[in-house]
Order: sequence, then C-alpha cells, then structure tokens
Amino acid sequence: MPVPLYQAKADFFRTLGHPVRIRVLELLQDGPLPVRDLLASIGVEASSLSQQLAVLRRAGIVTATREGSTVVYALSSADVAGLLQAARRILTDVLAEQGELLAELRGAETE
Amino acid sequence: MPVPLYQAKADFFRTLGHPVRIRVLELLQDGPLPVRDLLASIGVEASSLSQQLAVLRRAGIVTATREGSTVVYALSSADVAGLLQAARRILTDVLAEQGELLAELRGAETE
DNA sequence: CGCACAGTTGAAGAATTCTGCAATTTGCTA
DNA sequence: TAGCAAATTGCAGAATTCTTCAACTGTGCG
Repeated sequence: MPVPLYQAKADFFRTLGHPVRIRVLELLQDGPLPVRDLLASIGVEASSLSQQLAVLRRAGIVTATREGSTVVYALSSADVAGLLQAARRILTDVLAEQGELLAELRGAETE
Repeated sequence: MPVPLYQAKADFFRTLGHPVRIRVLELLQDGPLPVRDLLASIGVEASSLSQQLAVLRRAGIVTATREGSTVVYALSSADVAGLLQAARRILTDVLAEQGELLAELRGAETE
C-alpha cells in the first residue's frame, strides 16, 4: 500500500514551505556548502538551522556528508533549480496581479 | 516593508502542501472546472473542499467565477503546470533513491 | 586525556493548520 | 415567495509544526 502520489507531492511541497528551508535550497543551488556558511548567510540559531536541515534531509532533498570537523550539504537533485524557477514565475504572476489590485484600490480611494 | 521574498516563497509552497489542494491543481491543469466536478473527482466533503479552495484563492493561485448557480475554478497562472512537472521530476529522483536504499537494506538483511 | 568547536538531537510549550458539523449565502425554479 | 441545490463560512477540538533551550556526539588539538 504505497502512499498515494498526491500525498507524496503534498508532503514534498510542505517540506519546502519554510523560509529557512527555502533559503538553504537557494544557497545550495550554486554548489555544496558547509553548515558554517549556511549559518553565516541565514543568520538563525545553529540548532534552528539544524532542525530545518534535518527536515530537508529526511525528505531526501539534500544530502549531508561529513568532512573532517564540518558537515557539507548539497542538493540531492539538480532539478531543484528548475523548481524554484517555476515557483518564481508563478509568484511573479500572482504578485503582479495583487499589485494591480492594490493600485485599483488606491485609485478608488480618492474617487 | 514588503514581506521578504523567501517568506513569500515559503508561503507559496506551503499553500501547495496539502493533498486536496494538489489534486485540485492537477485537475485544473486541463482547464477550468466547476466545483461540482472537483467534488466528484476528489471525493471529500463539500465543506472540506471549499476550505481548501479558499486557501488556493487567498494565495491567488486559482480564481473562482460564478456562472449561474455553479462556481467555476481556474488556474490563475498557466505556469502551474511547469511547477508541477518540476516537482514530479525531483520526486522521481528522490523516490528512486529511496527505492535503491530500500533495496540495499533488503539485500543486507539476508547477508 | 581533557577541552573546545561544529553540528545534531530531544523535548516542551506556543502557534498554526486540519477536519467535520452547523449555519448561511446565492441563484434557480415551481 | 417558498423550497431546493450549490458553495461557502464560522467554529471548536484534534493534530501538526515551530521555536527554543539544554544535553549530546564526533573531531581535532595541546
């Protein structure tokens, strides 16, 4: 009894639904990075970042490998970049529309 | 003071992170549909579906227009198809990897 | 060994999201 | 207008997810 596919997809998207996790994925698009660098770029508490990295790891979206005393993270699929790009496109559409709406509201206010 | 972009992205993905909402988006990829049809295909309670449609509406991912006594839903951006496709690709990678892991575990068990 | 640094894990309380029921709105038609 | 069907909304309790703090593991070094 496999998990229904739409459930797997929902879980997948839900995994992306957190600001720290998004930032991690965006940073990793340009290549693997040690936790230290992620930490410096994102600026949250170490344990907080670790929690979110664990979520991404469990979902299989990133991989972690120990190198000496540091741990290096990488995207496990190169397609992540495509996904983020697709999301960006939709978000652009949506935000543009909301911008128009906002403009209309502003205009109406002074009529 | 705009919402940080990564927060908007996270919210967006979180919006997709629900099995009913995913199914709705997949059904709408082939064109607009009245609630009645979504209801028949998805098979949840009407109020449940309505709740999830409201989430998608608020996020601006779908639009609803009343036509007589029914309400018709449509994707608000054609790029949604691209997004779902990108997600499918990653999910394929991830699930394949998990499958391999599973196979290894099965193999190891009998050694 | 003993200590410091890098990261992770566990757990509890706070905050958010889900689910299902009851009540409501809107439009159609007898 | 009364009655019915299509959807939506409001809400309360249940279930998840977040955040934070403290404790723990693994590595390198004096």
